[in-house]
Amino acid sequence: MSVLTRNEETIMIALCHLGGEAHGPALHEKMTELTGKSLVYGTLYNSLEYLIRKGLVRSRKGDPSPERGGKRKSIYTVTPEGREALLETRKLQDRLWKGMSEADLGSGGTSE
Amino acid sequence: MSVLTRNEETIMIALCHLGGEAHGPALHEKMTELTGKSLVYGTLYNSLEYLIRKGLVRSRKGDPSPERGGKRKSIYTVTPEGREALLETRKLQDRLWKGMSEADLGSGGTSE
DNA sequence: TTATATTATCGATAATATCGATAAAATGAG
DNA sequence: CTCATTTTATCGATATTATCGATAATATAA
Repeated sequence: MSVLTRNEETIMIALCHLGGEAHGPALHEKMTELTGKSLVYGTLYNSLEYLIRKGLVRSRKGDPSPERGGKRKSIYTVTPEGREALLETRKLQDRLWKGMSEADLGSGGTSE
Repeated sequence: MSVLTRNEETIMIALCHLGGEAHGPALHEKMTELTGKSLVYGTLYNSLEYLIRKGLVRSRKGDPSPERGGKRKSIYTVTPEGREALLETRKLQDRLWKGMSEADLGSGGTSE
């Protein structure tokens, strides 16, 4: 299995926070909420493509919004492989940061 | 400031673990130890170039190994900006993973 | 001098990320 | 029905990062 890139990680986690599945705009909103930064849509859908190609996300067609109009939704779902990749990513992060103390980051850095 | 990519993160943390500075081979060894995966040298030096360009790492010339022979070392050092970027990366990770439970990763991970 | 160990760099290519623009479908207004 | 508008998704070009394999540079030992 493989470790996720930062972007992939963000997308996958946002999806998990949304119960494991969502369509583009909902995902976009959640990501913005989590990161404080609004991603361009093209980027998001592009990245989703990579994730699908790797089997970490699956997409299926859903119904359109009942409210106004709009194209049929694509619903993106985290696959078991996706969860596994997230877990592996988490493990790497833990290993990396283990033993990193304030002191390691403190000398010179923090002047907020 | 900016959030680091996964690779940048790994390099920077390895450098920190080495006391904030090291030359290529030492860094390479530490990264291998941390990640369990041996990176090709070209990749490492290439990534270091990106980091230097962004001001997160500085390089200076050191002395050659006293043991056998070898080219003069380049010593790579984490800059204050580098530490700040690491801190920011850490903060993002914390925000992302906050609230992610075993359940979020567990349902379907092993059984399905 | 030459051989060899150590370290660093180059050059090509693949994979990801980013942006701006545009297309596709669904509904409501007229 | 036809069209304008809203919502959603996709395209195409480019920049940035990552990866690999090969090669260069430099120091010491033989």
